[in-house]
Amino acid sequence: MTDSTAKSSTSPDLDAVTGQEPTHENLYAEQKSPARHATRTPPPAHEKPEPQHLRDLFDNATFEHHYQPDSTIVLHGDRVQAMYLIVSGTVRCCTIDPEGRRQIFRFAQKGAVLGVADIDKWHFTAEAVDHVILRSVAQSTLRQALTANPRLCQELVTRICELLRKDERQLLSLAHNKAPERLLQFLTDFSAERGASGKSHVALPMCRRDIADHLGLSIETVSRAFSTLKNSGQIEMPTFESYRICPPAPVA
Amino acid sequence: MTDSTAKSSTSPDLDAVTGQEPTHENLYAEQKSPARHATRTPPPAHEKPEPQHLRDLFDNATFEHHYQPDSTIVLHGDRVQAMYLIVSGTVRCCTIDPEGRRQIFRFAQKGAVLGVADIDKWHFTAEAVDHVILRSVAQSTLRQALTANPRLCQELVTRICELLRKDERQLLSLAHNKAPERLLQFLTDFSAERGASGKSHVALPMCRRDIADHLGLSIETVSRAFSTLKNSGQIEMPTFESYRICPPAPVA
DNA sequence: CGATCTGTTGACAATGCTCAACGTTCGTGG
DNA sequence: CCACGAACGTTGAGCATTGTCAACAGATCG
Repeated sequence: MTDSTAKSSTSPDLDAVTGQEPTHENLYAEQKSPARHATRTPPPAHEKPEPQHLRDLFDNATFEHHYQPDSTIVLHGDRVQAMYLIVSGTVRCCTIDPEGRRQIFRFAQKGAVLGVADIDKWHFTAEAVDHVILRSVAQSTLRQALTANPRLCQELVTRICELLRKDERQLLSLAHNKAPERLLQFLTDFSAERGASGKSHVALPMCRRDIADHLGLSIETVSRAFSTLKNSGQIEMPTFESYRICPPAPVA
Repeated sequence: MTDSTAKSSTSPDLDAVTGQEPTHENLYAEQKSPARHATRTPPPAHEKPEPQHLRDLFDNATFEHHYQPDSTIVLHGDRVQAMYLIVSGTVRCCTIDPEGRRQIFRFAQKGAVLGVADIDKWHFTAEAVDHVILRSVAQSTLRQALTANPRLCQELVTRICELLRKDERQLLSLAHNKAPERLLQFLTDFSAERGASGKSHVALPMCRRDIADHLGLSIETVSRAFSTLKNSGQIEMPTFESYRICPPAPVA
């Protein structure tokens, strides 16, 4: 049923980052580290600042993995060998149910981490929507860092909880909202996650099929929902793969 | 809209949990259920074996909280002051969305823990479905135990991940299944969680409204779905508040 | 006994899915 | 260079499922 079965690109996993061990301690420092996601800074192998955030672990990544559109990043059921940071691109996290229907739990974008809630085996399949660049940290490295630093453990919990919140928000949307409302919420969330200013137009990397499988709708209904939102002036679409949310529209 | 706004009973939170004196009372003898195994075994305050599991923390609980049907246990948005173990009864975890519609994320039963994924504030409202008995552990105690014992932290992560899996399973159900299928899956899961043998009949403590708000359906549709399942021989219902899942039914 | 609450069932309308047709874009091959 | 087919998005028509409104039955309670 599902069309996107393309697989290719480098399949990393273990090789990449069997980095050395960042040891111990839980000295408290600053709260929010700046260092968002930079252009790869070669890690100085000798100096090892204690990682205070999950993100810091990726600073030791020796290189970046590239994925072509529609290629598989991790496969549902496979052993977890690493955790991934999305440097750029969009990833869809999905499963196929017994009847062959696909459910996309979420689209993960730049800055998101794959594998925070996957203990032993991946509980979803991750595929590249567009061109995706990842950095990875070996599972063993991660475990060491976690036991050494309770703060990291806490951040992990926080991140998983955020996933939970998102899922429950999605649950609410599926349970109560009509197609156009679901779509609008999705578009709003998507642009928010991407840090869009609301001024400029946001690119929609995924196809209608992907959106449909995310919102639990058919592609036709998604298409109609787009039309509804456009006609009612809630969104603006220069092309079918870019959009902008229009201000709340002063209703009566 | 939502009718179940009843709030009453002992609302513990700070006082109770902080270990000292249970100020207000929780006597309140019989309501429905004759307190399954509510007899508290007095914890030997002096000896404290290192807790290896989250459950162990509750062994030190000095008493048990009782809740009448439809009473509020914790309120969405309130500060988290404790974590709760369900000793008996069924709890519904829900939120009310801006439009006033209620979504029940899950029904928690005996052995479940409330508050594993709520860091600072409760992100849902918990209400007693039937007579509920809880044990609690103060947030501060929990934090101490967590920092002292990485195993506990890991168990916490595992439990949150289980929640995530359940939510995603629910997501899948809402996105792809028709009413009767959703209901059947719910009934199956519910009896499984309760450890039902499959032989005997399972009591349905919650009303149709609750089930509807859990499955994202109207009460009428839930009622019709029950009829469908009964007529097709997939379930058996001696009364409208007890059921039994019938074997897979040998199809062609 | 009447009032109320819950669950069930029916009739009708609204929403969304399926099937189908059509336009556009893109890549391939004549 | 153009024709063709494939893939994708859009739109329409008919049908299935579900929500809404309404009536009714049984249980509980005063």
